[in-house]
Amino acid sequence: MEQPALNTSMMELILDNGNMHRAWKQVKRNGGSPGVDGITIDQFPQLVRSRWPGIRHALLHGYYIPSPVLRVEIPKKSGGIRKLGIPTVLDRVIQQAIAQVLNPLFDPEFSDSSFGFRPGRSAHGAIHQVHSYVASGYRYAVDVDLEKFFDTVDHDILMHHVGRTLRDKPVLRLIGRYLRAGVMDKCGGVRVPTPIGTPQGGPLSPLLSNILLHQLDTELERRQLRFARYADDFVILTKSRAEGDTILREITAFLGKKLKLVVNQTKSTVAPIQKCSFLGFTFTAKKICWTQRAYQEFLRTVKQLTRRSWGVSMQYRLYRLKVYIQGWMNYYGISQFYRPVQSIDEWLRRRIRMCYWKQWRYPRTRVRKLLELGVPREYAVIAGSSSKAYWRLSKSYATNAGMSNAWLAQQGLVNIKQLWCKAQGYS
DNA sequence: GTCCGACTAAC
RNA sequence: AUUGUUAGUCGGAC
Ligand SMILES: Nc1ncnc2c1ncn2[C@H]1C[C@H](O)[C@@H](COP(=O)(O)OP(=O)(O)OP(=O)(O)O)O1
Ligand SMILES: [Mg+2]
Repeated sequence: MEQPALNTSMMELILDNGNMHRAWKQVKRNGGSPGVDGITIDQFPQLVRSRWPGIRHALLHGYYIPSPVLRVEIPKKSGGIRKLGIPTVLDRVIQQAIAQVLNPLFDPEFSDSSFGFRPGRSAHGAIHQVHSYVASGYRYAVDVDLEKFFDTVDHDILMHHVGRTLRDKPVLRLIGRYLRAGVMDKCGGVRVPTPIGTPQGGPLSPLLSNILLHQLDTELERRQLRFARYADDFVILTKSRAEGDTILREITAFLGKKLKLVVNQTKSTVAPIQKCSFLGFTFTAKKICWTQRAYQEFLRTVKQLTRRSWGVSMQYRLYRLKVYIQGWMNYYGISQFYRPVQSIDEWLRRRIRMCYWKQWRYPRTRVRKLLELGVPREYAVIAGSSSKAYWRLSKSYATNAGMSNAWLAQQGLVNIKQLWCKAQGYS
């Protein structure tokens, strides 16, 4: 069949060998688990090679039917459960290929105040924008979160807005089929239809969610409001509580009526910025601060990593502790406020010492255990002799793991009381 | 700048 | 077991 020379279809761009290869690389590097067909990433290249020409033909001629997504429930960080919808490895590759073509098409249209799921944009960007509004005198925050966001996306409304900039009918039809692919339980084995929602786990879902909530962004911009949005979580800055209350009421109505989305009444608030919590941070008039909640979670996992009953070597334990602190600080390090209650540095050192305390109390058996774990003999012996010697041991391990005083300082984990005094204007 | 791996965070 | 997008840090091959 001869195509008109000048315009190649969108579907051909998606199925382009280079694009498909890039999509497969991405799915492979994610290392995710299989969907309903049970085909793993390792098995996929072999199994798909013979079937690919047929699948490609089906996609080009509009008769490809995606597999339903696998329902897996995982705990949310905030408590409660998250219902994932895991597509087949094949469908993840195809959706990824679609997303790679559609992202550059839609992204330029999106709002400057939209920060979630977008290339070149981050949670930090959203935080800095909110902070700049706070600094310029907006002291009240309307914090809104949507209920079961991905699961409640209305197909018709979404497809209408997708179709306004994507004109290609075959691709639109394929996206529609992905939305209606249905879900299957692992044990049940029966397909349940999905008349609403986009799967939490589909590579295309984040982009689709942004296309839908772009309608919200334009409404907020039309009203000339100061806001930042990250996925379904957004903050609108106002100068008074009353103003915030009416905005929350009107935006709730807008979302319900125009987009058929429900705002989470319990999670959504209007409060002075010190009480608001957005992407793990809160704000004072001058500073960005990590939330109490995020900080407590940090302490909890450090406790976990330094608990005595963990059958791994000290090196590995400290390595894990180091990378965790490094990663955590990487995100939360933009906080300009350090919690005053306790020196994290001192506390950390105490936790590290705890790892060895028990070993010191039972020298004979522990020394042997230490040797088994690959600890050099001289250190193992020192560990069994005295608490003072033990200190040398833990210090040496800590420095071997890269957690020197200088490193801790670099992480912002020393002189915390001093910094706090500065923050309060006492020094 | 591309690609690979480990980890952290937000949703 | 746990999917996806995005950002970041570290290490490696060009
Ligand atoms: N781990 C994840 N994997 C895939 N998608 C996710 C993940 N976390 C969040 N999302 C997507 C799907 C969610 O609908 C959307 C908003 O997240 P979130 O507000 O935490 O949950 P939710 O809106 O589905 O339920 P809730 O009613 O508790 O707010 O972001
Ligand atoms: Mg939500």
